[in-house]
This record gives sequence, structure tokens and C-alpha cells, in this order.
Amino acid sequence: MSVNLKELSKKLNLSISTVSRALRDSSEISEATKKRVKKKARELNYHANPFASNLRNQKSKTIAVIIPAIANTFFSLATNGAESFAQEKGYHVLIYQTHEELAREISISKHLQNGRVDGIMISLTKETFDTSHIKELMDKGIPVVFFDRVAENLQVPKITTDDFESAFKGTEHLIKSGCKRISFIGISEVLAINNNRLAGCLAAMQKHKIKIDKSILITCDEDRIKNKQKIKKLLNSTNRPDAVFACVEEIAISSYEICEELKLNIPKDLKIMSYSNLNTSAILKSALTSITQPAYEMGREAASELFKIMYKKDYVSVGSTIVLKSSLIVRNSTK
Amino acid sequence: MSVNLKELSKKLNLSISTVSRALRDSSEISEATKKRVKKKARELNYHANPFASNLRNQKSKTIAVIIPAIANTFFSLATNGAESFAQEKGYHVLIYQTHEELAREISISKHLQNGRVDGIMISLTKETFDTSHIKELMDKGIPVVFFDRVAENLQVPKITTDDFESAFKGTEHLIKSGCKRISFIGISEVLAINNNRLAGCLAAMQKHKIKIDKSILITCDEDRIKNKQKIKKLLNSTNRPDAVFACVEEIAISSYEICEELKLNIPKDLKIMSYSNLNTSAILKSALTSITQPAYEMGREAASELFKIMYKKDYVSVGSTIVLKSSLIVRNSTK
DNA sequence: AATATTTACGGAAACGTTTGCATTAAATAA
DNA sequence: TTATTTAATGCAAACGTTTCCGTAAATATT
Repeated sequence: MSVNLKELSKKLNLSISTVSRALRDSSEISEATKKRVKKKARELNYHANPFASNLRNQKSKTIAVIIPAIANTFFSLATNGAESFAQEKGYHVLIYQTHEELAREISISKHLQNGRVDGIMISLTKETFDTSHIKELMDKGIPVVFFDRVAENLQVPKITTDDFESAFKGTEHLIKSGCKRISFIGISEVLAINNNRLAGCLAAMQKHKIKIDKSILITCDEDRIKNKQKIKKLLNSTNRPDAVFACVEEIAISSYEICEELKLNIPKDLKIMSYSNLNTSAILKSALTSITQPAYEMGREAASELFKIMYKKDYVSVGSTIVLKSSLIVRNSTK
Repeated sequence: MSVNLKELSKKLNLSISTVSRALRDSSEISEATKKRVKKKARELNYHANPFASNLRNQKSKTIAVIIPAIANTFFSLATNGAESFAQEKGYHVLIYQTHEELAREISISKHLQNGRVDGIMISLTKETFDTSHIKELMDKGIPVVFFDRVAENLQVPKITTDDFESAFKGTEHLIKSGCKRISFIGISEVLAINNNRLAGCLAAMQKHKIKIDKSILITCDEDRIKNKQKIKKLLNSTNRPDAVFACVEEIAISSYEICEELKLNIPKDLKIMSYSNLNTSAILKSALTSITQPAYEMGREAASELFKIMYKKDYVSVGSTIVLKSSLIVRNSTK
């Protein structure tokens, strides 16, 4: 196997403890031996066994990122930010996908109760109405931070965007573009992110005296095919909306595809606006008006907050929320 | 802290070893005590310390996925496949981004020499012309598999797609659509994947007696902005190509953006075809003709191969290559 | 010169498991 | 009845670190 401290110390005619200290630059060791030890360590390609260190130190230099899905522009960008930050700090990143299933989220949480990671970043599933599994982690003393899809009732740092405000602003833009019948298409009835966006949308409509028709406020919380059927039904109805405000980009994409099928022109027959991190927004058949979250920065910020509480001795987590701004980019789909 | 075997065994009036064996269903323990032990373990919310187990067992139940970037449709899909497979097997997944830098790839490789993971899946950077750092890992006895961006000279399982054949077929499609001046835009001069695609493209041109102009076989291996300038120069030249064959989707996206700038119509003024896993291909301003790799399956397959050699005692890695098929989907951008 | 302090190192315990090797009691065989 | 096997459990070593404590020599202090 790999060379260990014992072998290394034998070759050097030194004790294990001296070698260990020399390698970690202890002040108790003379510069001369430090040099000698480090040189030999390089020669023999010595690398400390992480499990022995972890066991002894009771920490893993590892964080977990729990997300609904990695193959998603928002979450992959956020993960990019988190991993980049962690790598800079010399930490490792474990990734877990819940696939939008609460059962998996719970199962993963249980698996992380044993100290495998020093901290956890999580974005909840569409189904997560109850967060006692997260509470359990916190009670075990494991630092947790939420990003984007947060649980508002837990005393944990949260990284979010200005969902209400950006949705409000986006909806005002739609109204100014002449929309009178706006359909909000959400992804969940339990996620704060969804409900805040919806609330922002409704508030703008109220302010501008737009009649709210609840029958066109729909939720696509099932699989892709069923969701598409739901949207198709909406866009095929006699009393079709004149605009779709999509809560996430997948819904916008489906809407585009359905417009194609139904020969609806965007933006003439239907305007579409969406929360989106697509890098193809500008080159879509009708360039997509987007509300773009700073996904990469959110991932970095979440990791940064996580490290802050991880480093704090005897930490008491506080429920501070960091709100980043999304940006509205108007393009052809709402002209 | 967390409850450990010692405390648990004390509560049960049993020895540590008995409790340990009971929990792992050893045949040496009576059913009665097994039941009693498991019940108590649940009650006290006992979870074995993974580092102690790892140290003792000399394995980590963890694999590493090393990729250029996670915020990339292909790699995020492949990672999805790998993580899904690993999760099913009860394994954990560490993720590392190289950001296309060989130096990082080397640094990460060094960090994984210490047994932190039981196996590694890797897709190389654009810059990786030398793979001695990978060889070092193999020499330490750590199972490695390549996917997509492979090193052809190493004796390791490799998961690839039929790059030569799919590029050949795609190019023939371009030629049949009337293209006489095809520009291949690559991403690296050292990656096999790039060179195989280029070779496939050239072979098709040769077969159909299309003149090959080396000045329009270009490589975009720098940052986004410089690459875009390069493409712009190409598309703005007097002797502009009538088709772009993009080696990866980022190049296709840039090409679309430049066409917009230069008021070039796709496909009238320029046809574009690309290797791509974009889920917006069909709704782009001119729907993109794509060669799509089975990214998710590649990730799963790579993980599957990795587990095979991980489970093999005293394994000798063989350089078997699994080739999956890409599919050509013809859309409007080459009509 | 005698004592106190500092410097540089070694011994051994501890982190929490897993497992080879007893050990004991009960069950079976001779 | 006595010897032998089987079943169920305990003891202690081992995995490879880190660090508390101890100690001898070297240096500083009075």
C-alpha cells in the first residue's frame, strides 16, 4: 500500500510524533529536521491518510451540496460556485441529488448525520413541506445553510434572491407591454421561492388593476410530460392567456415547444418571460426575456456562509438571510 | 457529540464487538440480541463513524468525478448519471472541477493519492497532453476510468462515443445539404475526442471530393472572448465558409451570436451543426442540427465500469473501450 | 555554580471501528 | 458419564494519525 508515518519515520531514524510534527510545521521541531523530513516525504511520495486524520481531528475537510438535480443550469452554476470556493479553501465537495423527492432528501440527510461532512449546503425539493430531517442535522451540531430553495422557519443562514421584487418588476414589464391576462406557471405549492414569485406577480397585477384569474395560475409539479400537457391545455384554451410568466426555465422551454406545436407566435400571440439562466436565451426563436439569478455567486456565497459557521467554535446558527439581486433582461419574447 | 459503539454497548450490557457484529448481521450473533441491538441503535440514533470504518477497512465508499466544468450540459448530465449510479450502490461522490487547467488536474490527482476515494472517473482538460499524473494514481492501485475526453495510451477502461463515425455522418449530411466549404471549429489540439471528430469530418470531405482548406480548420482553445473573436474573424472574412461544424455546443452558441451581429442568416448564409446536449436546440432562432452524445448513459456506464474494477480483487486494469453511439438530429440550421 | 528555562525530541494514548482469537456455556456424541 | 462439537459472546490488536506528557540536553538566569 501507501507509505505511512511509521515507515517514513523509520527511514529517517526519528519517532512518528516528530515526523508528524515536522510535516505540520510545529514550532517544537528544529528547522533542520523539518527540512530533512519534508524532503524525505516528497521522495517517498508520502500523503497522510485522510481517514486517520479525520478520525483523530473529528473533522473531514468536506462539505456536502444537496440539490434537486445537477443537470440544471441554475444548480450546476451554483455548484460551480460552491466547488470553486471550497477548492480554494482546500475542502472537498460531496454532491447529492434528490431528484425532487422528499424521501431521498430525508435518506441523504440521515446518511450525513455521522460526521462525514463538516457542513451542508442544501436547496430543497419541490415536495419538502416538512424540514424536520434538516432540523435533526442541526441538532447534531452540523452546520447547514440553505440557498435558493430555503425553509423559512429554520434558524440557518439562507442565500436567496429578491424573488418578490424581481417578479413584481418583471410583471410590471409585462403589463407595460400590454399584457392583460397573465398566467403564472409555478413548480410547487410549498416552496417559498415559488410563492414569493407568485406573490410578486400578483401584487404587480393588483397595483395595475389587472384582473386576476385563478384558473390560469397553475402549478407544474409533476413529471415533464404531465407538465407539458397541463401547459398545452392552458395555451390551447379558448380564453388563452396573453402572457406566460414561468417560474423556472424548464417551463419556458416547454412553453416554447408547445407554441411551436400550436403555431402560436411569440411574442405576437403569447408573450413569455421566465426565471432563467439559459445561455441560449438570446438566440431562441424569440429571444427570451429573462429574470436571471446570480447562480454562481449564490453558490459561492452559500459556501462562504457555511465556512463562517463551520469555523465558529460552539456556533449558534442564526437565521440571517442574504438576498442577492436578480436582473431582468428584456428581449424579444415580450416585445 | 454523537453516540458511538462504546456507549451503545454499555447501555446494552454487551461488548463492543458483539454490538458491532450484531449491527452488521454477523451469523455469530443470536437473532434475539441482534434485534435488541438494532432497536437500541435506532433509539439512540446511532450512526457508525465513517472515518473509523474507512480507516479499518481501508476503503471509503466514495468515488471522485473529475471534470473540466460542472456548469456544462454534457458534464452535468454525465455527472447526473454517475451520481445516480453511485447513490444506488450506496456510494458517495466527490466532485472536482479542473476548469480546463492541466495544473489543477495534476493538483487534484495528487490530492487523491492518499486513498480518499476508492475510484476515479475523469474527463481530461483541453490542455492535458501528458497523463503521468493519472499513471501515478494507477500505480498506487487506484482504479481509474476515463469518459469522453480520454487518454488513448493508458491501460484503463474508457467510455467514449463514436466520434469519428458521427462526425463523418454529420459532415456527409452537410455535404448533401450543399455545403462546399466546411469549417471545423475544434477546442483542443491534444484531445483525442477533438482529433477524432476532425478526422471524421475530413474523411467525409475527402470521400466526397470536397476541397479541404486548412485555414478554416480552427481551434478555439482559449477564453470565451478570444474564441469569439476568432470565430468572428472567420465568419467576417471575404471567403467565408458556408458551414460551421462545431466540436462543442459553446462554439455553436458563439457562432449563433456572431451571426446575429453580422446579420448572417442561418441556414441561408451559413449552416451550423454541432455536437450538443442543449435542451433548447429545437427552439433556437434556427433550430440547431445536433450530434447528441448519450451523456447521462456515459456517466452511468463510466461509474458502472469503475465499480467493476473496484470490486475486482488484485485488479489489473485493461484498456477496454466502450463506445456508445451519438445521434444526429437534423434541424433547420442545416436545411 | 546551582537552578530555571527552553529546545528538540520520543512514548503512548486516543479517535471509533472491525475482526482474529480466546472463552464460556450449552448441546451433542461417544 | 465423559469427551467433543457448536453457539454466543468478550478481549484486544490493528487501521494511521495527532497530541498530551515526559525527558534529556542545551541554554539562560541568579
